[in-house]
Amino acid sequence: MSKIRGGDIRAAGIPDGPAMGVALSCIPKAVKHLGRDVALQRLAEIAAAPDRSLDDPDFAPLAQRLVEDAREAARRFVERDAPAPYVNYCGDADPGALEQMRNSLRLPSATRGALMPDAHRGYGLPIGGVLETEGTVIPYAVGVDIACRMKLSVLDVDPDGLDAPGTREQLKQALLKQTQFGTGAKLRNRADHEAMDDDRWTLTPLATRLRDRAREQLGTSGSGNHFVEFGLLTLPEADLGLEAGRYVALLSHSGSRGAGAQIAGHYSKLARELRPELPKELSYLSWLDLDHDSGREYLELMRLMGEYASACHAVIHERVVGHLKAEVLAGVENHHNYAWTSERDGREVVVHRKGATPAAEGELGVIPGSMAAPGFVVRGKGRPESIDSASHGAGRRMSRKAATQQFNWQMVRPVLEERGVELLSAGIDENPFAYKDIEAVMAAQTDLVDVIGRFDPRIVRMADAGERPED
DNA sequence: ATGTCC
Repeated sequence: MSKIRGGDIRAAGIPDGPAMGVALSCIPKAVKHLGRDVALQRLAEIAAAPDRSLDDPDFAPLAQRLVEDAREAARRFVERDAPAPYVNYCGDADPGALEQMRNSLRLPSATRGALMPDAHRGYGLPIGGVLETEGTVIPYAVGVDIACRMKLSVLDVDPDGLDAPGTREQLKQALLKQTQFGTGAKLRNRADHEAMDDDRWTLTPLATRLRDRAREQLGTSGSGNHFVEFGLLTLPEADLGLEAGRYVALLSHSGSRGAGAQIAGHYSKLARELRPELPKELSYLSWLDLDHDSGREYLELMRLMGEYASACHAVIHERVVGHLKAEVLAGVENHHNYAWTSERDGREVVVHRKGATPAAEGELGVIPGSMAAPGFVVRGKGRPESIDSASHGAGRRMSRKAATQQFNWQMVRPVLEERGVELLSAGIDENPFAYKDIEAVMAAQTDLVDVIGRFDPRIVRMADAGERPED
């Protein structure tokens, strides 16, 4: 009796690829159990109708694999007759951002989209892009910094202290001593947080590997447009459980650090590998199916990164506020790079917001301006056309490269002085001229959010990019 | 965004 070889399995109708490996691993036991000829006959039956053999004592793993592969193949990209609809809230959107938004709506699983007023070009979906899909999640529609988010804490510090040398020095020292910036930043004296005990850190080998570095980076801010700053919060009317008035507030902007970047990179690469047939302009919009391990894993790890990024902000605020021995009177926080899931008519709906603030009716959020322009505390109006969303900031007016070429600190310093902003450190590519006019962006979204407070930055720390504001 | 290609 000759052995069953790859050629026999292929002849039985099992395609080359992962299913072949699964078949080979089932063969020895099956031959022992059924004999060579019957085993081969069963292989042919399973290849023809795998869904009837999902509980087969010998070939269940193969049958399951074939069913999954068939489902996967059925979902291959097919150009649809017309793209899904979207609403554009960005009057001055660059052509690149519009093209990316339109491309995302060509995906088979896309149901609708919205482009926020601060939109600009990104990878895959534009920054400021909102995309709703059914049954899929798109790593590049969440973004590279998974769960990048805002956190505002209102403090019981006298607002006049922002202009009093003594208090001002204390605030400055709190930022200098209790925050850490830079791509590889680790906290000097390590923090801990219950987010580090989450079971999902062992969900995959990748997550398991990332846990230690994530622990070291807990409570750090990273680089780019991330910041920790003190400013003056003005509430024209009582809200957030506070009286109308002026307050000192701490505002931070950062995400899930190296861990999130690795997870984003891993799953966007995997998604692209799974969709080799996509036209190249859609490659960075490759999706993962939610009824496959890949999509489920990505969602779980994205949510873990949400908890982790939230924990980073919590540690930052705890340390800075603790340094001042101050009390937190109120707070607002929100993700702006994230995918939110819900159920609709029995189908799993995913709203991706990539640089967009969730703005369901009554939902609070923070929309920052720039180091020298105000940010706003907002309450969502829940406009369906915007998919319950708003902008996540002013949006870049120019690329980092262009900003570095066009500006130096001599040009920027007068604006900082005029606005009463003390900048501890930052890269010149983050200067206020590199951003759109936040007032214009807010004016473009009066339908989407109510402004309940204004935050004027006064002491700002960002990642040092080598050059200094004094230079 | 990230020690910036596992």
